[in-house]
Parts: sequence; structure tokens; C-alpha cells
Amino acid sequence: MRGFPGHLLPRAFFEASPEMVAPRLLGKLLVHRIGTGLLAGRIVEVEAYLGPHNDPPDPAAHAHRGLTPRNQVLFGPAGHAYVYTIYGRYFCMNISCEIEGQAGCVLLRALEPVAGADRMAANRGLDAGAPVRMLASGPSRLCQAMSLTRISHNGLDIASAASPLEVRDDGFTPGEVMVTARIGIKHAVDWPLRFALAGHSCVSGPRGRTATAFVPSKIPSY
DNA sequence: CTGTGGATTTGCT
DNA sequence: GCAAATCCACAGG
Repeated sequence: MRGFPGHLLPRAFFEASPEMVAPRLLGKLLVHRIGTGLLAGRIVEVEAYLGPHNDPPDPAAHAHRGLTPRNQVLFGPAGHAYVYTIYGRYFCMNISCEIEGQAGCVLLRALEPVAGADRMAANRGLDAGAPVRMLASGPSRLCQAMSLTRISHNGLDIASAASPLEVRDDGFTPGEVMVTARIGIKHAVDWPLRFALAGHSCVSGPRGRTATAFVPSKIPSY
């Protein structure tokens, strides 16, 4: 990844509870190296899903009922990709958190394209001139745009410099962050675990959604 | 702008 | 068997 801005986020960044990691991921870069090419986007929207060791447990999380073949990555070390199939035809991309043995993850819901936007559009079946917000606004659109699949990417260590998939910090400082309930779930529908850059055009969902001001406190640097 | 329904695989009960 | 952390097309106001 030499030549690409910023530095690789270390595993320690992810070894905390998802509700702490999630807002800290806003403004970071998701980078996917494909052959000689590069796809990258700034993370503008995320959701936290808590492990079953929490009290009360998070009934919306895949890890809610313990370890299964599908969710085993979530119980492994932090900083690994959890990519799963949803509704038969799409994928969603998460990053595992906590220490090994404890589950928890952050769902990546939207990116602002930074590199390879034309290729993202092609991946999404759109013209090169398509509106930027159509490229990676939504968890499965994000996977389509970034060419992420369960078979190829589930379990990848994204905190390794050898990985084709990384999260990098280029020094971007987020402005106001909004917090809302998570989208598309049927349980714990009002837990405030969705975080997004306020007013950013690439955030998914209806605009003008109810938002609360939120200021992350004591964010360590990595 | 809003609301509705279909596509289609996977994992767990 | 059925529910699911989605997206898209299409109908109607």
C-alpha cells in the first residue's frame, strides 16, 4: 500500500467495544487493493453490533445466540472482515472488535468514493457519470462498489499490511457526528448505535432523518 | 415524494 | 420452514 495516503490502523484500534470503535471509524479510509488497481472510500456511516457478553445482550446482532459457522469470525481476534450474504443476493461488510473470545463488530454502511470511482460505478452497473452518492451508500452497495464478497473476503485480517483490504487514517478530522437507531433491523430498534457524518451526501437512507448531536470523547490516536 | 413487493441464498429452529 | 443488518423497480399522489 506504499504511496497511498495515511497509515494502517493497528489491531489495537479495534480491540474495544463496537460502540466505541464505530464512531472512531468515521472519516477513515477503506482501501481494497485489486491487482494493480486500488479502490478506496472514506467511511461516512457505520453501525455497532454488540457481542452476547453485554448486559443486556444485543438481540439484533448475528453473534446474539453464540458462535455458529457463519459468525465464527466475530469471536476471533479484532480487525478481521466479517462478510455475510443477506437476502440471498447481497453482501454486508463488518469489522470484528473486542478481544479474541468476545464477539462484536461494526457494520460499514456507506463510503464516500476516494479512489477508483469509475470502477465502483462499473461494479454497480452504473455509468461513469452516475451521482457519487449512488456508488457506496448502503451496506450492500458498498460491497458491490468495493468488490467485496463472502467467499473472497470473509475472515481477512484487515489490520495486516499484507492484506488486500485495509483501513487507513489519512488525518481527516470528522466534523459533527450524528447518532440514530440502526436501520433495517427488527429487534432493539431504538438503540442509538448508528453513527454518521452529519449532513454528508453519501450517508444512506432518507435525508433529514432525526439526528442527535454526538461528540466522541477522549479518542485515542493510533 | 411515498409505499409496496419480488428476487434469491443462507443459516438456524 | 422461514426469517433475514437489502436493493431496485414500479405504481400512485
